[in-house]
Amino acid sequence: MEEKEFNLEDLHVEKELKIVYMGTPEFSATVLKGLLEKYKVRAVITQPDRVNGRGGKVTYSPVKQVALEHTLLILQPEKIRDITEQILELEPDLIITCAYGQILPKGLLLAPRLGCINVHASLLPKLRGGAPIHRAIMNGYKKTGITIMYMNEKMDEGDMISQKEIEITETDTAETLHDKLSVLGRDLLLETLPSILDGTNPRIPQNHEEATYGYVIDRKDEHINFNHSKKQIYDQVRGLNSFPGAYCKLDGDIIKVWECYKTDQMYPQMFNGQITKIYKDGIGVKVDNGEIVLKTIQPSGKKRMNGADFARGYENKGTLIGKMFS
RNA sequence: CGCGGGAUGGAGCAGUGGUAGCUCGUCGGGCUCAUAACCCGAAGGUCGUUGGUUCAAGUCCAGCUCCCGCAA
Repeated sequence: MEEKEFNLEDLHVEKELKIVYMGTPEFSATVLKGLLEKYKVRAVITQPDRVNGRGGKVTYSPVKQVALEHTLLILQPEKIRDITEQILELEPDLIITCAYGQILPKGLLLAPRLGCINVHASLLPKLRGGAPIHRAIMNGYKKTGITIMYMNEKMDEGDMISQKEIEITETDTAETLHDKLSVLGRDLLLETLPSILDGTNPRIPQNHEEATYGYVIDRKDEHINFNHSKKQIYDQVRGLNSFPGAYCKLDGDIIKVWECYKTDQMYPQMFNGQITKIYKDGIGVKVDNGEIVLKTIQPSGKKRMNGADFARGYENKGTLIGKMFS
């Protein structure tokens, strides 16, 4: 009777699964590419095009570029709420978000038959928030990973579906870790999706007491404090490479630090932040428990250069040794 | 027209209108048990591009191209 009609409709829907994907940066673009190899995506939602002030150029988000290559429907609202109706009209069976940058309103969370899931780049409940990759390194973690989870109206607090770990090596940077995690995220999503589609997936609540946060990086997080330990500084520098970069100041000018390394040299007579010596490949700086050598640096307005090269050019003005970074 | 810095041998920089220089690197030679140390020597630049001012422009003026920091 009527029910039979419904079942047929449902079967039809199963075949023509309607997925709406939301994401913005490179990480998310990699995941989307993987998804598109096996599934059709009904619409892609990404942040609006931003004007790059310096050149006046408009840049498309990496996710938008992938969507364009696949000629998918693209929506770029300032606020996701503004197009809630429009999304509902697409009748999505499943909404997948991955580093989209906005929290979904309740009306959307409840709409899809299969729910709203998120691909998050940490081992939840650790590092909820917008910068889990950078923060994992900056916090000195030895491992991190990917979590696929249901979304709720709070930031990364929903029930978990699947999780996969990855080791953080001593030499990982935000960039290398990002690349590994984006591949892991893509693969885990593809592994997990079948169970979500047939409803056999687990649903594991997070232990909220163990939650930590990895908030979006702001300017203060980028400033190197030479009163910190050499490991903290080393982790900060690599955790911010290759974007947005850590920095310190010399003579009031901003100098970005892209690469550094640690030594055990002690300079009891010097202050933290004072330049100890010029190495063949960098500039030594005193910290409490040793020395940090600034290897690849970038004065503002200049290109990246080796610390020793910077010192060489500085010789026209005088010696760097004894000067203070702030 | 968002704010700002920059373009000089392979690298990083200096250079007040009058012979283009410094520290490195490179190549050759020397000294060393040895060296990333030291000594001697050499190569390598149409000073981003176009035009203008001038007896004379890396330097002053204007346009253009490219690179970068901040802010978004």
